Amino acid sequence: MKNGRTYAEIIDRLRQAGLRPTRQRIALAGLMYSGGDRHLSAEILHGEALRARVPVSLATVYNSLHQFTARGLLREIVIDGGRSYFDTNVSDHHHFYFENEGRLEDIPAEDVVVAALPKAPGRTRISRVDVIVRVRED
Amino acid sequence: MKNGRTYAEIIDRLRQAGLRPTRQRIALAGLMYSGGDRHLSAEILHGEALRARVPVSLATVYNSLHQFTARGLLREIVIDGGRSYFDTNVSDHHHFYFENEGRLEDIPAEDVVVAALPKAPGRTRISRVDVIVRVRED
DNA sequence: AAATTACATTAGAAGCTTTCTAAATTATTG
DNA sequence: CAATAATTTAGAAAGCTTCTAATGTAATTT
Ligand SMILES: [Mn+2]
Ligand SMILES: [Mn+2]
Ligand SMILES: [Zn+2]
Ligand SMILES: [Zn+2]
Repeated sequence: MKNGRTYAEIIDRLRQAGLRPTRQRIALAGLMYSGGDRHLSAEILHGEALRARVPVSLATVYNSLHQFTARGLLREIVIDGGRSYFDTNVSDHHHFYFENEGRLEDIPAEDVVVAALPKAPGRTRISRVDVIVRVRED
Repeated sequence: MKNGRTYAEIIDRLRQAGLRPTRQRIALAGLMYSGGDRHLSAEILHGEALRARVPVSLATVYNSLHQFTARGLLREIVIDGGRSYFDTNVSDHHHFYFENEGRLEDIPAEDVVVAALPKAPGRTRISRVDVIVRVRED
């Protein structure tokens, strides 16, 4: 089911993505891909790394998150409050955003049907369609 | 067509929203609602105000944008880069986001058909559904 | 396996947008 | 006009992200 859980698998994934499998990247990838699909902030991942006794700087966490995103291993989502979330689920899907908690939750692609879309203007092309269902407990 | 363009109309709108029509709010509202639907950042609106010889502090621009948003006169959109945009179009519609330029453009509500949505989890209710069509020039 | 080269990590500073603070000003009410 | 409540403001502070340039590590070459 889950990909890239073992040490060797993680190293493979990094190499395939053109990233040197450094101690820090291996540890971060290991944490990211443990425990299902996640929506991680840099701060959270950094905290988890330190707790797991992997001393890594916040700068490296940011570097790694962006490199993983550029290589399609993560997807970046910015909702609110100037904080980025990095989604370990890079397949086609959408999101609930809990306004009270500031938390994201996946919506499976098949639960949202976008039946019509305008065509991309000018010489642009659609790179992604994000559907964010904002919910609150009032 | 456009609402709240004249001085008296703007004052009325502010009063109806429960906001004292101060020199600064009147000027900001006047700028915001001139020239059709807009997606404004605080910085841009502040710049326009200064250019129009309305000395107003950036703090007041932020205060006003948030007050207008809380009263339904604006809608806040956060896409990327930790910068908020305030949309003068508060009717039901969606957005193109030009990834190259960092610019938003309206999509009329009828051009996007969301034919199915999951129900809101737990005791939450849907407060808004945002569809963002990200486009890029290659 | 040492040397070389290219790439990665780091601490701390800096950047940028947004919010806060508390003092001064202005609008409204009586 | 006086009293009161709301608003504005400069500047500081906060919060997240990026940059810098020095140091460290992985990969490649000899
Ligand atoms: Mn980013
Ligand atoms: Mn805001
Ligand atoms: Zn997700
Ligand atoms: Zn809009």
